[in-house]
Amino acid sequence: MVNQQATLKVIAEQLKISITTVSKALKGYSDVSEKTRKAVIDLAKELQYTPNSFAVNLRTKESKTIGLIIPEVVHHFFSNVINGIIAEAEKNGYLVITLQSNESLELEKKQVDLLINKRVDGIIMSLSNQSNFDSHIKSIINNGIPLVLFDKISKLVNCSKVLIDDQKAAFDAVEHLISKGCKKIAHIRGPINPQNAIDRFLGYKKALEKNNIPFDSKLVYTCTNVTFEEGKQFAKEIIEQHPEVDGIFVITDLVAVGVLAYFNEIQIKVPQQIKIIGFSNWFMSQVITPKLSTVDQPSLEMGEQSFNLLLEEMVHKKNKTAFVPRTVLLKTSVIERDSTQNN
Amino acid sequence: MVNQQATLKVIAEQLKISITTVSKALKGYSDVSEKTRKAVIDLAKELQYTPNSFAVNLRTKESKTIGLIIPEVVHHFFSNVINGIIAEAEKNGYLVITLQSNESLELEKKQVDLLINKRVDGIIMSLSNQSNFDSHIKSIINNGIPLVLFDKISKLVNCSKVLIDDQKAAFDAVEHLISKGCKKIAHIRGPINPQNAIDRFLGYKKALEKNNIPFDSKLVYTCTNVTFEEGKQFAKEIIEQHPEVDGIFVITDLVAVGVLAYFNEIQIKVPQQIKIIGFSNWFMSQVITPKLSTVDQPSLEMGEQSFNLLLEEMVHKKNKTAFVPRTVLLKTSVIERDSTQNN
DNA sequence: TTGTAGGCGTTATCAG
DNA sequence: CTGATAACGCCTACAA
Repeated sequence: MVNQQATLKVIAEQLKISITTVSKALKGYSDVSEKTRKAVIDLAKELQYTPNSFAVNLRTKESKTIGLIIPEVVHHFFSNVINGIIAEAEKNGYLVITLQSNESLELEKKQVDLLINKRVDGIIMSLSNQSNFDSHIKSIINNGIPLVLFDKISKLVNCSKVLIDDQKAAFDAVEHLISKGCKKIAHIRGPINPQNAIDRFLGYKKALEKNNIPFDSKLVYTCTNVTFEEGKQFAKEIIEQHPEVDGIFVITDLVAVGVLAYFNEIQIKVPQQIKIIGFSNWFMSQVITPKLSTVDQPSLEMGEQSFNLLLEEMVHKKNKTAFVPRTVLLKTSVIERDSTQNN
Repeated sequence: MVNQQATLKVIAEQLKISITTVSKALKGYSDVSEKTRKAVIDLAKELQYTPNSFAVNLRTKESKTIGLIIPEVVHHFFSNVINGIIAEAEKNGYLVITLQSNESLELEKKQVDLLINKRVDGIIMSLSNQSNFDSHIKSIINNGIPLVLFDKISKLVNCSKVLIDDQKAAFDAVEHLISKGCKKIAHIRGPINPQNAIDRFLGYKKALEKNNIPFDSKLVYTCTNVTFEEGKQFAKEIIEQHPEVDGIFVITDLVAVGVLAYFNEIQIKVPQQIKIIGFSNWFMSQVITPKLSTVDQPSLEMGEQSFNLLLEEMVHKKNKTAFVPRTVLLKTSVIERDSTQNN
């Protein structure tokens, strides 16, 4: 194993020609005689020559590598996004370094530094819940590194973004319940702070308004941890405090599954007695009984689009042409399953 | 933005000293006067100097980057492993490039080439179902690149490995059913080829033998796609063909969830009429009704150990000391939940 | 058509 | 204590 690594030099020496000529021959320059070209290419193949990427990086000041920072890998949504990014990057000759912030601002800053020092050609991020327009994001931009934010973004950062319209998505979900005959709809919402929890709540409210259903703040339950257990707990409270509720719009599928579990336990029939719709289209939603209606977020596509936006910016940077950041809004869709069927 | 990038040269020129001295000062060499050291360090800080990693890579022939190839990112088990690897790598100053084989040998080969050309310092892989000791694996080893295989390994490859003892794990799962009173136990197994499906089947058989339960090949059902739907289908067949079966050991949780779904549908009570145990401890298993008993694979730890083994080998390589590949076996444990409770 | 020379930024050796 | 010089491997003006 490990024969001498083939380099331009090695090839040149064996053929007794100059390194320059070897380089030109391999890069298909026209000013190389057919004969030398062939000799070079043959020998290169024989020695399994591949350009040393370290040297190429140094010369071109490009690493053909991008960085990705997300709150956590172990999450159905994020792993789908990663999938989209990796695939799209590879198609375009880029590799992806993935890092996690674990929802910690501190860690996120560290990861940004790592990537800057690594001199990646661009960075894609979904912010931790703690982050806003902090110095670390600024330093990415100040370093002239192309940046794309997706999903959990900050409105304060001037860069490209890939998002869904949470308000509209929630609106659609609630209208779906209404179209199925629900008249008294509760909402289990996410925590106070995150923008998407706020937007989904607003969408819920709007849908009620538009359909002349009075909004009742007592029917809104607020998660703190966004867990399965909270789902069960709120389901209990809803049914005890407001037995007339006939539909629930839940911030995310995991919590909705908790709701279903509780209703299963106490033998309340879904969708006959009460209809449930979740959000995010987790895998388990199609596997649980009854199958959960939900809102699909195009996570794979979000990854692909994020990379493509980044690529565009990277190309502009390379060509030294101006680039104006863009925001891409992706379509969501209501997935109708058993938990919202008509009786 | 983008002032002149700070380099050793820039610092040297500003301080009117040599590049060499700057380098030494920054690297804490002893043969630099306190005064120059301070001047250098101060200016470096002011200019926000960070070494150009491209140049460092070229000089040191190290990238402080490792490659990871797995069948797919969107998979609870693998995303946990990734998590472990990334975290452990970061602690040790390494970054991780992740690639997917999508269970395709063709693609896997391509990914290996990409990583070799990238000159990563080491590679961690879980093989696609199609792979064995193929040329691409050989070429990793021939290139002298440290390699660790985990989970889906090939016995033919001489490298470090991180595994669970599938046979024992399956044995334990089946004994768990037996301890709960099951006398007639079916097995829904994985496809014919993969080693872990074979081992789990053997564990099943052994547990029966040891407990004087006659093995009946008719009670073994073989998945081809390992899906939720197959679980439902086999549940149906089992109950129709062998209504006396009182326990099922299922190759993996996803399929087991399919089994549960079917029994829920036709109102067969789990665990009262029949007990089910899965494998892998997927997240959804604790969230479904009834909660699924299963075998926990320490996926996070598998990632951590994989990296640490790789690190060891990388260190040996750097020091040019011999390294003998090792295999680490990780402990699994039966997680007892509702689906195997006593009546 | 071929080759020389210089540089990307860092590090190591060796001489002053 | 400091610095000149070379080298890592590749690429590209510019000669020859």
